[in-house]
Amino acid sequence: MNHLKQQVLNKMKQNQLKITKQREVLIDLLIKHRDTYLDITKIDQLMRQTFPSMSYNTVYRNLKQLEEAGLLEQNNQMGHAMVKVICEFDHHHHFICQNCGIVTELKECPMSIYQSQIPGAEILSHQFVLEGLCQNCSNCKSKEN
Amino acid sequence: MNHLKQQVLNKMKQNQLKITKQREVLIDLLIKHRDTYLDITKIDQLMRQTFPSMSYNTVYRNLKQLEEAGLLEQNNQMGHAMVKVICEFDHHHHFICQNCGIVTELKECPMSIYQSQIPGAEILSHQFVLEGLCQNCSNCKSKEN
DNA sequence: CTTTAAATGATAATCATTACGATTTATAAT
DNA sequence: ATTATAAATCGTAATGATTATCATTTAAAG
Repeated sequence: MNHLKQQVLNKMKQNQLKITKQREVLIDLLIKHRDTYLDITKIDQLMRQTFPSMSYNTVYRNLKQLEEAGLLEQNNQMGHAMVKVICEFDHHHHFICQNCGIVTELKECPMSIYQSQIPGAEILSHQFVLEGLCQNCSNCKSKEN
Repeated sequence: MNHLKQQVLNKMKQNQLKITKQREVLIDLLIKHRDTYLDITKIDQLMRQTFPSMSYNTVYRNLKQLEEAGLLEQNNQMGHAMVKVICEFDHHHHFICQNCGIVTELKECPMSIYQSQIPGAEILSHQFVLEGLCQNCSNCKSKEN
């Protein structure tokens, strides 16, 4: 079994989350698409290929629980769609292609320059996202014209 | 009249947007709360104090048009609520207090260190948001315990 | 194998958002 | 000031996303 999947299943057990068939398919699906953010409705749709009569709640409930267990990241880029993606286990930032949705991880974190600007405040989290066109899509777009 | 409001009204005219009573109240409201992100449903609710029988579409349509005219910023921090705020006319980043929603502008932009990590990609936009507790709320929280 | 807490399914309710045609209104031209 | 007209609003309903509830099923521990 995939190493990432094993990590996820372990974390689920640590959080008293049972490994159900639905959840396993969900995890597989999230891992399969771990390099892009997925719309929740898209996830629901994909799940239904395996569980055609799945309850609406199931995806929402499980995504919420996985997120509470620290296994998912949320993001609302790319239009207004609400999307999620599996969590990587260390700190990083993303470049997201607006055309194909592929995610590139970035290496440096720009936090250090900011604390001094907001003295007394507790920084609990931060989100840093670059958007644009990846090399591939950038090339395609320029050929179109 | 407020200088910012004048700027907004001018930009609206440049975009062939008519100045209606509803829009003026909306603008006033956005300017009044320009230091926090507002949930759209909250905006709708506030508008209804002045226009109790306003059509549901009105807020959505106008926010969308103002956004297209470059007058609003969007953000989806703070839970899953969709929130908007009036645009400032120069580039900056934000620290948002998770407790009271107040926004502090940050001065430096960390973009320069990234282009080299994604060669060939076109960076079209970026979003950088810090979240946490402002000095005020941080103090209150520690008194609670 | 049994027990039990947790997850799912089925259904309906709620909330957010969009669609659409009739009416009203802001603006520009007369 | 009056009129013409394009745009905005209203009223209403439809759609889509999300949540609630409870009976049934199932994973996991003993």
